Amino acid sequence: MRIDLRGLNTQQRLAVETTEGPVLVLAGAGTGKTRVITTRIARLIALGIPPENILGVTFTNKAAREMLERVRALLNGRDGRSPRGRPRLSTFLSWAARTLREFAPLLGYTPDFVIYDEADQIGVLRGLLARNASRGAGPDPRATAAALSLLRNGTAPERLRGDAAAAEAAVKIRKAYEQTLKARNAMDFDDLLLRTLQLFREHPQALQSCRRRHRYVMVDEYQDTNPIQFELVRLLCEEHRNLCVVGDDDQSIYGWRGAETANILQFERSFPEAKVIKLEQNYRSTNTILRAANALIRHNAARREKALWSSRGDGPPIRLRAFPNEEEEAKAAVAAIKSARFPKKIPFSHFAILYRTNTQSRPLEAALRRAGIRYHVVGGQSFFDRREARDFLAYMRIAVNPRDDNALLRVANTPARGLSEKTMQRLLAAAHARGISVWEAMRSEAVRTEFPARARNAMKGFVEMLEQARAELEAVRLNAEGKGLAEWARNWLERIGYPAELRRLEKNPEAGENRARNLLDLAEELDRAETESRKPAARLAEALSELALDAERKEEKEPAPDAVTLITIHSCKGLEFPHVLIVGLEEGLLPHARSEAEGALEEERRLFYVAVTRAMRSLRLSYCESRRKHGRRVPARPSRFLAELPTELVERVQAKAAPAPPEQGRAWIQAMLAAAAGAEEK
DNA sequence: CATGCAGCCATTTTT
DNA sequence: TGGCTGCATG
Repeated sequence: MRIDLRGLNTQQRLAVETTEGPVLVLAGAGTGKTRVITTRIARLIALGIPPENILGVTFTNKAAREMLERVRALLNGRDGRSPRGRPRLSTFLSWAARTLREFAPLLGYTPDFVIYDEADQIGVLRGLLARNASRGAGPDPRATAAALSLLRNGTAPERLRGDAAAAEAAVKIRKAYEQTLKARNAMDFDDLLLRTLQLFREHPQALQSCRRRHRYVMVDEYQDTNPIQFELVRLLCEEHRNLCVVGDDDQSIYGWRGAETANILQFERSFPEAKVIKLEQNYRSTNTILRAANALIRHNAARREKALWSSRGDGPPIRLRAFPNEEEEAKAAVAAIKSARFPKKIPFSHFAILYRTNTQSRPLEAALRRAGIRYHVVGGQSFFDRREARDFLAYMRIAVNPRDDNALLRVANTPARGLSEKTMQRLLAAAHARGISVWEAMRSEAVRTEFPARARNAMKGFVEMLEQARAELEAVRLNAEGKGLAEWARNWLERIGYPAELRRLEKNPEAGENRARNLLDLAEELDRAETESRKPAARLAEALSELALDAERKEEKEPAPDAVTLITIHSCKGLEFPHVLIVGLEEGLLPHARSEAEGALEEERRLFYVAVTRAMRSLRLSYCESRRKHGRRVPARPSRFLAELPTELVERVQAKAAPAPPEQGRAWIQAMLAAAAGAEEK
């Protein structure tokens, strides 16, 4: 079996064919990076490497799924013989979670540990801050969580930027936080990586086993890895040295999460024999777009020189417009999409509107809805921020582990069962005093006697309810396909009246139904998990971790047939669209006001660079002269980055424009100016 | 003890 | 703008 390499350029082919030893691929935007990675994996398999010995680390689960599909297609395209195993393609977090499930006991966890997402993490921090700090306005838990994360990932305390009170609090409660999670058999996202590193360092046999398993390792979006991730990869590949990393320092936009562009330099230090391959031929964009992107990014001092070029011709100029406010901006974006669409029959899915912050999607959504155009919003608050989703997960988690205080407190009185807020607070205090979990406190005779009869009864009822559910979970008999958890979960929740509670809480009956349906969908997800375990509780734990690490999966399931994409710049990395509109190019937004204080101006520029290089054929930029902030309308100024684009590539349009081709000339523009002035005065 | 309302506050980006 | 907290009421 052979893989066809004829469609690749010289550099790409070199990257694909260099299968042994360390390789660093510097892949500019749109240079066929994914193609290189997938072809490389397919070729390794074609050469006889067992697929399960290949590990590909991606940035998102979605990317992992897509790559697996493409590898499959490459292999099937040859002789129809599908290989026996399949390569392991996953994010760092999923890979770490899987590794840890196998070796958890070595670190003092049980294999059914739960994964805490950011909301859980903040819940724990709230509790600790409330007990620790002096009363009144303590440090912001969210800022503390961010500081704590940086701290745990190796940032020195004095290098923590931003909220000083939060940084201080993070240093202070770090230990208590780590102990709390450990006591609950829980790991947060940082733990997944840190504990895996600990495993590799302290348990050589575990490391050896992983090295044997992952004989060929590839890392995508390498510029966004943090030092811990790099160290994990280094340890994994230290012996066999078959490591290929692919990245672009110009697209590093996760510095705030601890990502280090320096890892690219570090790579050559740790693997001095590494081959470095540069991909500079762009297959995505017109030269107009690339020239603008090149000019922009050249303003950054810390970077490796690259120059993207393409053979796709110049295409139309970049269009830049100013609007009085974000409503007008949104209206014009919609108008631009409509007018471009009809004469040329361009589908809506060829358009994407990019913005810096999630809240910016609102006016755009409103305008699109009014125009009756389908759209889908990528990113934003995740499915698991919804009440019913969090409640569902909390119920599932206490079924696995009732000592999970956060989860237990969340649903103890949902639906109401006589465990009031006050009762739970008293229980929590009693638990802390004795160094036990709330669950254990509820079952403790000594604690119970401190409470009035009513509360005691309520506790008894809750304990019985949960114990019954856990007994039923143990008794679940998984069928041949490993299904059965969904039914158990549905029965349980139905019995305790949770779906009814959802319907009741919602004024609008339709919304209530929606939530109830979401709940059922979630229960179904439990049976879809790809896990090996046959024991119901273990399987549930694994399914929960898949859900926790892959929040976007649910959303993708409903494929929007032909819709405009609304997306933050951060989440558009790796994507491309024929027609891109970037809105809100204003000082304070891009670059974001907070980034400047943190000395992250270059990262903001990279952000803009990433946005620009998503565009294949046309690019429209816009900004507003005023914008609503905290409910107040404030004046806005155009982003400084706009001045860094070569003027000859940009066509500046002064007024808001309605659908009409520009070649209708000056008179038309005058008319529009008048119309815009009129609209403004309303 | 649950519900409803009024005022308050916050807003960067995410696996 | 809206989501959430805290307080007063039924």
